[in-house]
Amino acid sequence: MPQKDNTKTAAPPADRPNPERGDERYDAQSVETKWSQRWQQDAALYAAEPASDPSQPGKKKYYVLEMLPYPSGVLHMGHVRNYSIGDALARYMWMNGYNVLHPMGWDSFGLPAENAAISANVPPRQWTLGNIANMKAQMKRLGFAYDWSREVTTCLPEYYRWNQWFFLKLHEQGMAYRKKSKVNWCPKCATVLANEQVVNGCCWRHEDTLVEQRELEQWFLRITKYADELLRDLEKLGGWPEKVRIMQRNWIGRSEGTLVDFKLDYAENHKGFGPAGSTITVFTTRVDTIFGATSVQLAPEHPIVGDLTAANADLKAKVAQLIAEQRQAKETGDIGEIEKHGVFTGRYAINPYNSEKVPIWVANYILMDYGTGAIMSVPAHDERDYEFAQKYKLEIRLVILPTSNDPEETVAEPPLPFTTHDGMLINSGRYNGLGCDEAIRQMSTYAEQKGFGKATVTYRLKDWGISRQRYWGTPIPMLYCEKDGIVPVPEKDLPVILPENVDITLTGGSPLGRVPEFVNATCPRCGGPARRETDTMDTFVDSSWYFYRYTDARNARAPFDGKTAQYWFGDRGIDQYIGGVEHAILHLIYSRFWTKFMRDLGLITNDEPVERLFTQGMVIKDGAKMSKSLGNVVSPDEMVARYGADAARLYSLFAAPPDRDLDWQDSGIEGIQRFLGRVYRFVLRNASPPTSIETLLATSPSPSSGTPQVETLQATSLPPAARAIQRKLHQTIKRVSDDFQGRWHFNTCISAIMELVNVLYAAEEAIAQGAVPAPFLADVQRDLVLLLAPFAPYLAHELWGMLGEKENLLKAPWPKYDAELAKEEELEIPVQINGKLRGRVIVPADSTEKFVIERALADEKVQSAIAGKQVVKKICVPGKLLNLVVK
RNA sequence: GCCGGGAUGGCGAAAUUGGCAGACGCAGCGGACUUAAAAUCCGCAGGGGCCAAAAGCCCUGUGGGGGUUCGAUUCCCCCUCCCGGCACCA
Repeated sequence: MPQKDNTKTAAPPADRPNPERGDERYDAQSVETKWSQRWQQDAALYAAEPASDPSQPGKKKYYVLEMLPYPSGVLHMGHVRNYSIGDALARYMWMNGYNVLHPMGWDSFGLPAENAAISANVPPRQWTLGNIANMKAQMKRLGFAYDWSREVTTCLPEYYRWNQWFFLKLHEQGMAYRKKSKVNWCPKCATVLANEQVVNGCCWRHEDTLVEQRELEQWFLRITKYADELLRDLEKLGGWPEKVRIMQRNWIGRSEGTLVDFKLDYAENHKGFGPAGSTITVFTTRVDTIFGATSVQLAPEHPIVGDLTAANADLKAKVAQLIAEQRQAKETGDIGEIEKHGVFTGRYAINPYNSEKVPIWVANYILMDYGTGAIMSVPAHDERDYEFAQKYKLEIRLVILPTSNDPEETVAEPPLPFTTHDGMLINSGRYNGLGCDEAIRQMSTYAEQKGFGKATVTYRLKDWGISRQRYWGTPIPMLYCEKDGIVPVPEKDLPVILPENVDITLTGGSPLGRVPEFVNATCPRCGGPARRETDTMDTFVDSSWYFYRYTDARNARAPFDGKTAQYWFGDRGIDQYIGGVEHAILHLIYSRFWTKFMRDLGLITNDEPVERLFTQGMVIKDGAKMSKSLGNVVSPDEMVARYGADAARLYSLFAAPPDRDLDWQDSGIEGIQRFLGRVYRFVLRNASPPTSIETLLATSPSPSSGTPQVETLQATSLPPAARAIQRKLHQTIKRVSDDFQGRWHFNTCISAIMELVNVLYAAEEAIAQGAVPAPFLADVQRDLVLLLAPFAPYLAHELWGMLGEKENLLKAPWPKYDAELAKEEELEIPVQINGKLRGRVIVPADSTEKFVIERALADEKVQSAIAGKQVVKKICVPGKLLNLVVK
């Protein structure tokens, strides 16, 4: 069917673009705003179907989630990249017939709102909600397909009341408790600082003021109860990047070892020790080296140090010095680099294995918050102990010799310190001759039998301190009654509303403490006066469970409905979670913990929140992370205004594989804009003319009977120009589909689509001559639009309409790959002589090895390359290459 | 120090299982269209050499050095540099 009249028509007016000449520009702005408005009118467009929709029994669910943003004011390119990945996946899954949940929300409590309140004098709530409105508009302009009916805003009472509810449950279960702990304290602000507010050991607002450590009563969540499960279940997370699993494993820091009690030596030290202070328990992973222990080392803050130094003012001063040093080093992050030193207390302890008397020291390299805060020092077999012993001329006693595989070889003394486990005990009494690991087992058992120690496991992971002396957060629902002590707020009284109009510019303690209406309450037990907790929760609480709320976001009676959550989470959690690797530890460990707690509470049945995790790379410019101070920030708004949302999104996917850092180049996005224009112009020129009476009569009456005809046409007798397009089309379908299933290298998906478009352009002359059947060409264009739809939705929707399609693009099925149609009929086989390319032969794709070799040997270039030599070996890789080895 | 990741043209990158290194795009160059420019379309293009030029041919090339292999960007060993995380963790 001749689809286009090629005879010259009257030239269009000069002021109108001429599509025949190819200068019709794609006006991304007007097309995108048109569709954006249309999508907003149809709010249900991207809504997931209900969890139990009887009309869709066989439909599989898919939960794709991007990490929710902090509403800082405007989106940055990292957001655009993150959401472009998730949105492409969501659209792809829709087109593959899944019931897709793709929600968005706001992690909207936190410090920047308070900073803004102080510097710009805007109430945090107003500032935050304003930012949300702005960023939501940006997201809509970018065309991300979120189900806004499930929007979650963590700073609103309808959300944070459930934080409070969970806190009560945690408290009920003994999982939330109060204890004294050290916090960062700025003496100038007279308030506590979050860790994030400590910059190089100084206050963020007073850069010359060192932050102090103060002891305060704080609320903690007992995450360590799950330490072992959090570690073990990492094995289940095969869909997570190995890197993240390793980071979590290190963070949890499980370490098997032995506790050993060293009794103080009373014979010489009899001054005033009670039973409580009569032993020092050390933790060691190498109890096999204990016969080489030549001192006991205490952390300067170890409780027993006070007793040991009580009688000696000079010693006390030295210890105080050590404490100060250690604290400062810790604050500035230099711990690990400070020079080791310590002081001898003048006291001794008894090694229970050999009853030997060893000196007790206090040293700055011993940390109070790991193990027991006390170690046995074995200089011969530990690097730090060795360094320390050399400095203070302590005895270095070798108790492990390296084992050799060769029994004949005489075992030489190893270079010190010798720290590996591949050894055999010497100078260790009855344990001589044992291997290290066996010795550890036997010696731990012995300690347990004799009652002076036992095998144990310690973790680096600490309980989660969630108290923040801040205003803009979830109030902790607790009361302090003089008579009844700590009393939880009854469930029926939730939410404890965060008051507004609180002056947070004043310094000194929690801002809520200065609001009498908030602080003064009634004890629910005795009815007497009570004081409210004035600290708020760490904002990581909000993000620990928000993705469950999306499944049932408007529920006013519970955080979410268990059955609904069960539908979306299944046994294995969110199908795909996408975000920055900077959350690899904190957010992702807290939410794993929260899931396990909710499971034990009976709310859900899955053990893990996230089945597959993807961490995208950073967006950088000129080799550095985008930042205001470097002046290399690229604003999404500006990109959208200049090139359009599709171009910005497509470029963020095209410039690099999504897991790698992306180096933003403005010239690169221009290329993408050109490509989109190329696609647009092709369809503009080649879409079948708008359906007229004539064409309706000419084509088959019903679309359902039309499709098979087209397929028959394709499979049998396409002319060569069309066949070339068909082949490229199916190769492209495969490349794009495979990547969605597998490695997500969308950059190469997009280049594949570009190649397809290049092939179409190359065929335009043939098309103009009618050498490509119109129904086939229409199909190709449909498929091209579908392939583009996950990446450039605006253009795809526009073209879909231009192709005469009325149905929602996302309901159209994803193009089907047909291996037969993708096959090449002829192949160009490179011919190597001794591994060097010397010629090429063109052969039918199904040629036998023999035939390829024959043709190669007949090739002129090959002949001249092997002239006078003997072919000793022929290596033929079918369809790939031929290598002739000659001598 | 330990654990990850990386290094390929002028630039962003590709090569999915050991098989033509540089797909796709940017910048560049040449041509067509235009009075001109923009836009658009077509083409060239790793580096070096032989040659007046072109065609053609040769050499060389994936951070550096070695190895395995008919064949290595890809696998193995050693080294350098860059990025990220953790770090007196006993």
